[in-house]
Amino acid sequence: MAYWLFKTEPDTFSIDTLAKAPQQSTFWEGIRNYQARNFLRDQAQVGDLVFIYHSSCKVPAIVGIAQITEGAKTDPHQFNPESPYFDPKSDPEKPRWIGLTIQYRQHLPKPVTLQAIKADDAIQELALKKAGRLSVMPVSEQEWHYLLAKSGVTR
DNA sequence: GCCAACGTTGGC
DNA sequence: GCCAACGTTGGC
Repeated sequence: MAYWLFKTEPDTFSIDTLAKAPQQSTFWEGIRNYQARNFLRDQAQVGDLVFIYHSSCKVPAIVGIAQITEGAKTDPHQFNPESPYFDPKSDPEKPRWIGLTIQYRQHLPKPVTLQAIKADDAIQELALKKAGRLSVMPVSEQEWHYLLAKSGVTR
C-alpha cells in the first residue's frame, strides 16, 4: 500500500471531471516523463491511494482523493499521430508509455493549497515542495495522514 | 504572459 | 559521455 500525488490541469481534467466520469473512473493517460512513468510502472499498485492536485490554475491545490483500481497498461495515445500525446519514437513492440486506471473517492473538505504546503514546516519530504515538474510523485505515509488531517478529513 | 527550473536532445 | 541548446512545466 502506497500513496501518490497526481497533477492535472483542471481546465483539461479536474477532480469534478473524474467524479462525473462513467464509474467515476478514468485511464490516467499522457504521462510523458520517465521518472513519473517509472513510479507507476515499478511501484504503483491496485489499491494505492492518490491525491489529485490541480496545477496551472488560479489556486494550485490538492483537491481530492482517488484510488488505483487497475494496474499499468500501455497508453494507446503514444501511437496516435492525431493525439497531443503522440510519441513517434515509441516502438509498438516495446511501448514506452503507460497509464493506469483510477477511481474517484472524495473531494477534500478543505483543499490544501500549494501556498499552505510551502508555508508548513511540518511538510518536508513532499516533492511538490521542492519545485519540480514531476507529474506523479510518491507521498510518504506520514505526510499523507498529515495532509488528510489538514484538509479536514477526519478518518 | 513572463520566466525560472529542469528534463530532453543531439552534436561532438 | 559531456554539455549546450532547446522545449516544457507551472507558479506567479
